[in-house]
Parts: sequence; C-alpha cells; structure tokens
Amino acid sequence: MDIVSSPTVSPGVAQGTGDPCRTCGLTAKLSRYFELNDEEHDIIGRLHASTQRVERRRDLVREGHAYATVYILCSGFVSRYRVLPDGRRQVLNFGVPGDLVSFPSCMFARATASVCCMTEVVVAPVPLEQLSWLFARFPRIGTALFWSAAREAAICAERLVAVGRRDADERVAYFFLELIALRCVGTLRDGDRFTFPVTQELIADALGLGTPHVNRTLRKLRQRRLLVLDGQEAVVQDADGLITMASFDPTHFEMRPIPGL
Amino acid sequence: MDIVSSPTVSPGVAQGTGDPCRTCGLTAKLSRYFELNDEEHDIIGRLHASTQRVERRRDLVREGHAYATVYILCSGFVSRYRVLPDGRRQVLNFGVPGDLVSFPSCMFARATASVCCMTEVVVAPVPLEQLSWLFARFPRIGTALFWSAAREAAICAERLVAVGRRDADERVAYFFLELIALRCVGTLRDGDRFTFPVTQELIADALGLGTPHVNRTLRKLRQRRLLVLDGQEAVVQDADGLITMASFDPTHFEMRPIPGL
DNA sequence: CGTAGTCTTGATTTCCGTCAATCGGGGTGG
DNA sequence: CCACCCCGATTGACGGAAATCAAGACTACG
Repeated sequence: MDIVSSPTVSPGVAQGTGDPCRTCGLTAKLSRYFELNDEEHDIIGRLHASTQRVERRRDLVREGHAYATVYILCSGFVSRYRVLPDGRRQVLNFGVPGDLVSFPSCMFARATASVCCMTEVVVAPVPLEQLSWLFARFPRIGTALFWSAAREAAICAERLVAVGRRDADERVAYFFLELIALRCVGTLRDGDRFTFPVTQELIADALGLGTPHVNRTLRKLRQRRLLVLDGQEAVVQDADGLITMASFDPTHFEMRPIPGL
Repeated sequence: MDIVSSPTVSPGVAQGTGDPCRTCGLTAKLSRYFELNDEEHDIIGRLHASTQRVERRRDLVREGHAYATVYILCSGFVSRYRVLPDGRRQVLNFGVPGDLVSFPSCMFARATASVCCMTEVVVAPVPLEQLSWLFARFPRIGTALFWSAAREAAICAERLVAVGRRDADERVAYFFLELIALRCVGTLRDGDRFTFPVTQELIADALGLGTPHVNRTLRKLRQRRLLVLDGQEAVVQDADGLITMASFDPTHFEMRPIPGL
C-alpha cells in the first residue's frame, strides 16, 4: 500500500513556473466550458508548477499500487489499460494533453488500471487533497471537471456499445471516429490527417479484437478509400463513409454550456 | 430540441417535504465519503422536494431528446441503455436508489442514452443549474459527487474489460459480482440472497451476449452450485467460486476516504 | 548488419450468435 | 373459475465471425 512513483517515473525535473498557463491543454479543456478569469488562470498555472518527464513505453501508473496524486498530461499521449491474470489486455482509453490521465484509476485505495506512455510525455502531478481544495476554492473549475468527467464516462459508455454490440468493421471505423470527434485529436473532414502513435495491437486491445483481424479490417478501410493508416499518420479519406460504416452519430456528444455556470 | 418530460413521465405527485432526508439513498451514498452536517442534510432533503412516480417498463429518459434535469433515484431500479439503428441494444449500467440515474446521459445537448424503469420507481428531478449551484454552495457534496462519478467511471471501465476480453462464463459470473460488490446490492457471502428484477435478455444486453447463451451459462452456474437465479431472487451459493470463475478481484474497488475532505 | 518490434498473410478451430420451436407461469378478462 | 395470452425461460440445430496458431516480410534503429 506504498506510494509508488519513483520506480516508474524518472526523477522529476521542475519545468513549471507557476505563471499563468494560457496555452496548456487543461486550460483549453476548461475553456470549452467557461471563460477563466485571471485568478483561475493563475491556479491552473500553479498546478503545473512541477512536472515530470516520462519516456515512451514506461508505465506512469501501475494497477494495484497506491497513489496520492493524479497526473495532468501536459504533452504526449498515454493509454490506460488493464490486464487479466492470464495476460489478456483491454485498453480503456487514451489520454491526450489536458486530460487527468490517472482519473479515475488513482482515486481508489489501489489503482484500478495502469497508464502507459505511448510517447515521451510530460505530466504535472497534483496531490489528491489539492483536488478537494480546488473544488472548495474554485467551484467553477470543480464543476467543469465534473462535466468533463461526465463526458469521459459517456465516451466510455459509447465504447462499451462498440465492443459489446458492433462487429469488427464497425468497431474499427468507430475507433477513429471516437479519436477524432470525441477526443478532439485532429478534425473530421475528408483529406485531414493527424498524428497518433497507435499500433495495431493497441487498436485490437482497445476494441476487444485480435491483431490479425484488425489488420484485415484496416486493409478493408484502405481498399474502400475510407481511411489509411501510415505509420504514425492517419489520413481520413471519406469521413461520411466512416460514419456510415460505424453507424455513428457525431452529434451525439455535442457539448453545451454548463447550466448555471 | 424540446424539453421532454410529459410524454414518458406520469404527472408528478409532490411527495417530498423538504425535511431532512436521513434515510434516502443519496444520503447513504454521500455518507460513505463524509459525515453530512445539518445544513447538508437539509439541502439533500430539499433536492427531494418534488418527486415523480414512473411505472415499470416506461422510459424515464429517451436517447436524442433534450433534458434540463438529472434524476435522483429514490426507489426502484432502472437500466441505462443505448440502441443502434438496427435494434441491437447495449445496457450500460443499472441504477439503484441514491444514483443520479440520468448521469451522464442528460448532460449533453441531447441525451446520449435512454433510461428504462425495471420496476416502478420514484425519482426526484434536479434542474441542471441547481447542480452548479450545489457545487458552489456545498463543495463537500460536489467533491463527493465527483468521487462518486469516478467510481461509476471505474465500474464502466471494468465492464468494458469484461465485454472486451472475457468469455461468456467469466462475463456472467462477473455480472453478479459487479452487482453485489460494486453496486452494493446485497452482500457477497455464501448463502446470501438478494432481489434484483433482471431478465436474461437484460443480462445478455449488458454483457454483449445472446439470450440463449446467457441461459446456458446460467445453467452452468446452477449446476456448479455457484449461484441460482429464481425469478427476482438471486442466491449466492459459492462467492469464492464466482470470483474464481470471473477472475475478479473484489478489493479492486475499495473505497478510501477522499483526501482533504 | 543484426535485432526487435510491427505488420501481413494463411489455415484451422471454436465460441457464440441466430433462428426457431416449445414450455411455463402469472395476470387478465370473460 | 377457467381460458387465454403474453412475457420470459429453455432447448436444439446450424452457421458464421473472429480467435488462435504459425510463419514470414518489412522497417527502424543501434
């Protein structure tokens, strides 16, 4: 029940300054809900006061260990996953800059899932007590975090639908639509390309499929001129085609202003 | 984009009194995180000021419609689900008394899922603006709701693991373990019985399986003396056997006090 | 140039979905 | 009080989608 950080995380290099942080991912995320004032900008900056760099393939969080912090992802991508005793693995979601990447795994006595760095990443650890303090002192931020958690939960539910009730073709098409439309990685227009360091094995583990099957399905997408995956680059060739293939409704997760904020 | 309530909900019968509500499910849920003071008890009571009765099989929330409220479930059970255009259905979770049953579906411009009453239920509608107000005025309640949302998200993730990477036997065993250990319906000891109005079709839709297969798997559970399902009654005969069958770790979701609250 | 990681492809097996029919119990109405 | 009916449980036969196993190719990188 020890607090784990050193075994998996390289010694923290304090890079943050405490200065207002108007360009970081978390600011961008909260700004989608309300306009932050100076004080709020300031506190977001302070949350980034100390940062850690973690290299690719390292686990930032390990299932079963105890943590006293959550991590704000400043740059890079992570995957959150869980492994069963016999090695089967399920990827739960991907973290992009601005996400509290260890939410909700680190909020239990022991972490309920692991977080692995898909690229070199920079994170800002935030003690859990500071979260409660944030809720008390900056309720607008707390409310927005709550709404943000609701969004995450809804995305998780949608993935549950995909894994539970869609076939392989639909799942793979859905995978990219979720990435683009829901996680706001790139845009959803024909010809758009975006960088995402995902392997076919990762796609398979996210969708509950086997790697060979994902490979065959990706070929289908390529042949039908819907999407090509080239190394770390993905190119959307036919957004509507993808949407049809996945029977996906991109308006499903339209944000709205938080009532009363 | 209209506000829907009358088509699916019977005319509200004001049953709440605004009195402190020390026995309701929401109080119980929050009390797991911290001890409510009088003022907090009072506000929880006020949230239950007006209630609605909804009959079995009715949809409390319908996917695609717009809502301005969430519902606190006072009594009864509900299921939250989503249907694909061709009729395939995925059950996302079950709501028990004390849950905000329309979270997170109702927090978008249009509801992202439907909520159906498995029994006759009583709900207390809470306007969304009131949630923001609650966060600002009663930060401890807000924080606890946030933690509670984290728990829901973790449960959803665990179900994703089940549906994505477990076979039918493991899934069905997991189904009951989640119900008991995670949702706190009944207890997890040999010989314990609990009431839960679930049909085999509902189990199938929650686990991404077909009804006949669920039936066969339930028979297996019965024959192995692990669990019997008799109408609305479930009897746990061998908790450890179930845990083994599902390769499930019941300590996984242990609560801990919220740091700093 | 060698190695490790990833992608690709094929052959075989199996789990589970689908379809269809039957059964049983509890509620309802005549 | 009885007959009907609907919903849900049960069972069987069949087919198919995807897992698994295995081997080889490609690429990046040291």
